[in-house]
Amino acid sequence: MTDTDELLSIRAAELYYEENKTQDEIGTVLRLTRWKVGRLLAQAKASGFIRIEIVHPRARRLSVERRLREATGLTDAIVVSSAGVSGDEELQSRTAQAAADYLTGLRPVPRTLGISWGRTLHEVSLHLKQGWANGVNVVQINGGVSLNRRAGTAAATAVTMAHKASGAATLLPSPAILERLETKRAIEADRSVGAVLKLGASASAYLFSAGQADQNSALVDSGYLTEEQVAELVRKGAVGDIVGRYIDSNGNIVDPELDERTVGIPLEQLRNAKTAIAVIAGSSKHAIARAVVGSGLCTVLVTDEDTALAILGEHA
Amino acid sequence: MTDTDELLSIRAAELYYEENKTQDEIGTVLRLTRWKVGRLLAQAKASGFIRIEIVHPRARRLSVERRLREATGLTDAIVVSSAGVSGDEELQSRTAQAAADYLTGLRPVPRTLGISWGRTLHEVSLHLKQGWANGVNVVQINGGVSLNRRAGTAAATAVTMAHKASGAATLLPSPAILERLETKRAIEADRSVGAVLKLGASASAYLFSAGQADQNSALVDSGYLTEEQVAELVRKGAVGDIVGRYIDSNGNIVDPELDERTVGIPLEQLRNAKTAIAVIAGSSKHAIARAVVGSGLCTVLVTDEDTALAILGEHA
DNA sequence: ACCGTGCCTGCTCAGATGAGCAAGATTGCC
DNA sequence: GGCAATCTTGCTCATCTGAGCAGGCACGGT
Repeated sequence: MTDTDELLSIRAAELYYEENKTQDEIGTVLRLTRWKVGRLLAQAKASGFIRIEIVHPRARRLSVERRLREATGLTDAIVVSSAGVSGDEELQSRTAQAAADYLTGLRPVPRTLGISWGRTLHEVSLHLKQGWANGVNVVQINGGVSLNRRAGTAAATAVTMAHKASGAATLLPSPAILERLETKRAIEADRSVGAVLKLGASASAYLFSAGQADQNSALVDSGYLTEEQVAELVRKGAVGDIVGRYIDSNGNIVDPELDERTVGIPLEQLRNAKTAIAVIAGSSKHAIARAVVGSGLCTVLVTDEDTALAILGEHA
Repeated sequence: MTDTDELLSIRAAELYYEENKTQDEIGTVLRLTRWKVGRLLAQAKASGFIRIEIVHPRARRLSVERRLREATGLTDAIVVSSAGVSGDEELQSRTAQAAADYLTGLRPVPRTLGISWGRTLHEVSLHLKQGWANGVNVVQINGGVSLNRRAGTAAATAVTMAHKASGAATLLPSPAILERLETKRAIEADRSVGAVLKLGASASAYLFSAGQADQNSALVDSGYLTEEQVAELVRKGAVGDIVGRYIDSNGNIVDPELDERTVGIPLEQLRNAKTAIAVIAGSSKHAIARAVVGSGLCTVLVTDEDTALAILGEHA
C-alpha cells in the first residue's frame, strides 16, 4: 500500500513539476481527489524525491549557511552552491565573487581593512566593483610575496581593493618568513614595518584566506619554505596556514619556532577581532577550513557548499 | 539593470525554494513588491536557473516522452529518468521495470505475446508481478540461446512471463542462426518449429529488445557469431540486431545471406504489427535505438532518458 | 520640447494550494 | 468479536499565487 502510494506520488510529481498541471487535473488523471494529490506531493517532497537546484554562479545555499551558523556560532556564513560546477577553479571563482559581494554589503563599512594575500584574495579584489565602498583603507597583515615570480600580486590585491573603494593601501614591506629570529625582530622593530603592523592591529575588519599544507602551498611556491619543511609540518599535524602561520586541526600553532620567525599580526588578533572574514574554497581546503572555523579564527566564513558540508561533517 | 534583476531573481529563488518563504515575505526581505518577486521567480524559471529533478528509480520524463511521440510518430514512449543514476546497469534495470509496468497496464490485454530473448527481456520478466495479467500466452519469436553457458535464460524469460500471467509459454526449439541455409529451411519446415513461427506471426503484441553490434553482442556471447563476423557486419553498416537480425541505421538488413539463415519472424512482421514494444536501454544502444524507431520497427519504445535524447538528436 | 511607442509597475480578481478539522476506516489488542 | 487508538479521507476556509489590465515611466524620433 505504501509502495503504491510512493509510485503514485512520483506520477503526481511528474505531472505537477514536469507538465505543470494543477493538482486538480492530476487528480482527474490519476483518479484521486485533489487533496490526496496534494498530500502525495508533500510526501514526495518530504521523502526527498523532489530535488530543486538553483543553477547559477551566484547561487547560495541558505539552508547550509543557517546550519553552519547554528553549528559553529559564526556571525555569518556565505555558502556558494556547487550545483553544476565542473572543477575546483570555478568553485574558487564563485566563492571569491561571493566574498566580494559580502564585503560590498558589509555594515558598518570598515574604516581599515586588514588583508592577507594569495590567489583567492587577489580574485576577490578583481571581483570587487569600482566604488564598492567609499574611503576604506586597506592594510596588509602578513609578510609579502616578494620572492614570487609573480611578484606584485600581493601588492596589487591590496592596491586594487583600496583603489576601488577610494581608499589608500598600506603595504607591509617585509618577507613572510625570515630565516633568523634576530632578523625578524629587527625588521619588526623598524619603523616602516612596525607602524604597518600596528595599523593592521587596529583594523576594523579582517579579510583573509587560507592555504592547504602541502607542496602546492603558496609559501612553498614563493620560496619561503621547502617541500620538505612543509612535509615536516604535516607530520607535526599541520592542516594549513592562515596569514602565513601553520596550524593543526585544533587551530594551534604547529611549530612555535617557525611561527616566531613569521612576520604579521598574531592569530590572537584575528580571534579577538569583531569582524574576521575567512574566504576558503576548494576540496583541498576542507581540513584547514574546519580548523579555522572550529578554533574561532573567523567570525564570518565565505566558502563553497562541499567545504561547508565537510565542516558540518555531512560529507566526510 | 538586467544584471541586478538576474541576481535578485536568484536571491528570490533561494528564499522561495530553499527556505520556502512566501513571495510576500521575500518581498519584505528584498524590499520589493510581491508582484515583482513573482515576476523575478518566473524569470528565473524561464531562464532555466531553477532545475527540478524527480530522483526516484521509477521516475519518468514525461516531457521527453511527449517530444519523442511527436517527433517519431510512436504510439507511445516511456522514458525513465536517469537522474542520480550511477551506471548503465541501473539504467537498464529501471528501463526493464518501466517495461514491466507498461506491459501490466497495456490495454487491450494481448492474448498472445511474441517475445525475443536477452538480458533485458529477462529482467523485464523478473520485474513483472505475479498476476500482471490473466491468461496471456507467450511465444518466442526468434531462435534460442541454447549454445549459451547460461542455457535456459531465454526459456526462463518466456516461462516466467507466461506463468505470472496464468498463461502458457511456447518456446521456439531452434538455434538463432544456422550455418547452412538448407538446415535452416529444413528446421523451419519441421512441424514443431513451423507451428511456433506461425503462432508468433499471429501474436497480438510483440515485446523485444535490441543488441548493439560489437563483441559484447549476445549473439557472439552465445556462440552464433564470431567477433570477426560482427566486425564485418559493422563494416557493412550494422548498428545492432533485432530478434537476431542485424540492421543498419536505416533499418535495413545488413547481410541478406546471413539473415536468410536466421530463424525467427521477419522484421516486416514487426513493422506491420499493431503493438510492437521495443525495450532498449544503455549508452551503447543509442545507435540501434535510433535505427529501430526511425525505421518503424516498433510502435512503443521503452528506454532511458539519454537514449531518448540521442534519438531526438539533442544529446548527440 | 513634444509626442508616440513600448516596457515596467502595481493592482484586481479568480484560481490554486496548504492548514486544520471532523468523520470514517483500519489496526492492534484483549 | 468488541473496543480503543491511530491513520486516512474529504472537507472548509484562509492564504498564496498567476493572469490580465490600467496607469506611469523612459526612450527615441521629429
